[in-house]
Amino acid sequence: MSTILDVARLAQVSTATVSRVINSPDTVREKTREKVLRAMKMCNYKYNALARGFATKKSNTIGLIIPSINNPVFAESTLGVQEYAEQKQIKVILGNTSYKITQEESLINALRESQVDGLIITTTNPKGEIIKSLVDEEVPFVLLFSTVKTGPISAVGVDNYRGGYEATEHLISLGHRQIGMIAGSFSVTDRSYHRWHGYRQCLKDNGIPYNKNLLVQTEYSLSGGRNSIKQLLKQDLPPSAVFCSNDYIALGAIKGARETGLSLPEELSIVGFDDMPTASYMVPALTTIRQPAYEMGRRACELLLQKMENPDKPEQHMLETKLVVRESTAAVP
Amino acid sequence: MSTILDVARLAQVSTATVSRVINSPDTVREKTREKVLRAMKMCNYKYNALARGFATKKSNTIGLIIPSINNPVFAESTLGVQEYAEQKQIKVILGNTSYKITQEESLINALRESQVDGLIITTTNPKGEIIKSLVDEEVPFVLLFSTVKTGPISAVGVDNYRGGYEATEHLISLGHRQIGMIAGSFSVTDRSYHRWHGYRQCLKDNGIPYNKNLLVQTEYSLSGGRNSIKQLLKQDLPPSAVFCSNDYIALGAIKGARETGLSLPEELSIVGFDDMPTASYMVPALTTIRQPAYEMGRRACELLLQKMENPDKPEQHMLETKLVVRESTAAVP
DNA sequence: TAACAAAATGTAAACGTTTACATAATGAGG
DNA sequence: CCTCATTATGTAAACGTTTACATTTTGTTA
Repeated sequence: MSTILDVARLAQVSTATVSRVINSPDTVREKTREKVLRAMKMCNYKYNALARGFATKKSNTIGLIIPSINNPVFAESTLGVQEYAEQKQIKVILGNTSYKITQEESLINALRESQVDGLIITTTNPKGEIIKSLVDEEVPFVLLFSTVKTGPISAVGVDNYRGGYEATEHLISLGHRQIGMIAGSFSVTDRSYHRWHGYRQCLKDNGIPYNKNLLVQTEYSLSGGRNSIKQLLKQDLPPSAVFCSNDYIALGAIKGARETGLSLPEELSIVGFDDMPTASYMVPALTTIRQPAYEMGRRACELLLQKMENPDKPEQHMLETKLVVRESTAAVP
Repeated sequence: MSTILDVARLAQVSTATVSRVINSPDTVREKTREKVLRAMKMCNYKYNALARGFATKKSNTIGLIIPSINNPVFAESTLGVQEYAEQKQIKVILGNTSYKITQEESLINALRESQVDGLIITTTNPKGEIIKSLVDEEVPFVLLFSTVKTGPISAVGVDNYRGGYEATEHLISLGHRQIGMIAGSFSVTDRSYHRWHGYRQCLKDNGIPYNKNLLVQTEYSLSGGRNSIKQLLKQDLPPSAVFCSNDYIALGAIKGARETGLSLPEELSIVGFDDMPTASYMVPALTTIRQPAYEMGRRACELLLQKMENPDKPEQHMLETKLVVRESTAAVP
């Protein structure tokens, strides 16, 4: 493979000049520039970004850490960061934690060794040691799907409390009083916890006593939802509506409920969270709380680049959540 | 940030020794090793993988190019390559083409500049110039979701022809004779084309004349399926069953059919392709042709590493496709 | 055409590792 | 305790760029 030096020799200029035609073409005279360009063609020169990264101490690469690429909402946000990054000529290395904190840590370390210029993390624990050490060591990073609304770290997210509140409010407005919730495990991520808080507060604000038997924590998966709804439904006083922490859980719950013989939404209302692409194609079409995942990814990337330029000035962007009412919720029978 | 040199000075050894304790600890005496390790701790040494990559001409990074991270089947395969790569301490840079060939090309170039050690590409056109140039220039790569079954390039895929055949056969066995197909545009990817071939051959083998009005090409999306089914259904002799090129299209088709008043599967049978995670949770649960996406990703990565070691010996792995019958297909009325 | 400012180009060091080769230390056998 | 094979360590060049600074070239003005 030929190097800048080969090109330089061929064009009879210095390596500096070649470097210049690559990086700031307008600082070199047209005639020489063309000569160099021709030489590059001639020896089939291929730029070595690794060497550049080494010389400049910038890899033009960022790391993106998500819990599960299989979840459509994370996939969507991944696309958002990707497309923004690409437009800025930045590569993104993807890491999948499977909701495991140890995995998150080792990914972060590996990415830092790789000299990524920054990190976008949808963390499982924003208050953990790992995040703390990142701020201590001044690694540029931004939290995605974050729950932090203030403080020294950059973040983009959505008001999960508010989302939980809206979902519950919708159910209450339909006349429901026995309202259950299937949440992602609180020990795994605090997003679910905040949604639950909103749910609980809304109940309270509407004079409905909180019943802890109507909450079940599970994993963020189809089968998690399916199993949990069954658990909920076999109680003496089963819920007439349930708010699910994400759409996968909701989809599982719908399946599970149907399997126990219920017809939806007449006998049971379900509301999800996320608004994944297929939500409106399901049967019944899913009522859910929309998160602008693509936009969030995009913003996170934007914020990160900004932060890389200017390490101070942390910003939190809290995007709007939106209740989208479809067919999986109905008035209480 | 401290370097190997700092560590070396602190430990009073040479940089070579420090490098050795990092890369082949068993070649350095226990006593010195400990001394070096201590020094590393002391100055909070962080390994610079970029510099290593530069020195060794290996970045320990591979590129993964897919059409759409939003498609669950590609997400699943992405996880497969990721998890395998991680286990081998290899980072993966993700690129999304949105089914655009120009995008594919520019991603490949960008990744090569970044000195990735290899490429996994789920290409839109395996016979194109881009792929050819990769073999000419001896870039290690493997095609994923590939249709090539033989020749000098490594690939992992599934027999799309066979899949199409199986899907159609299933429909025929249920008594259907008016069988339509909603395919991804043939000009966009040849996978769809092969599936169509299987469909067509199966028709022929069963003495059913091919009717080109029953084929519609569309994009690989929910709305593509939804629009296409309507087009198909408004014909004089509408199909009683349709085979869809992927599950998203199938899901869209189901929605579209329902909107025109049909009840499924009684009045219309649908079979998809992929078996995405939610397929069994849909209503009706989707009959589809399963592709082992995770396994395919894993294999592709395995093959790539193998190819990086030993550039000759291309291999094609064609995994088994499997018809999974659920509720979206039924006997013809 | 001389003088000079501005623009273009060149020189060489630096970035943090690895590694072939040279040298030094160790320890076993006599 | 000497020799020698073995093992451990050190030396220094190399990897392909970028960039501060020095030098040369160009073009303008008087």
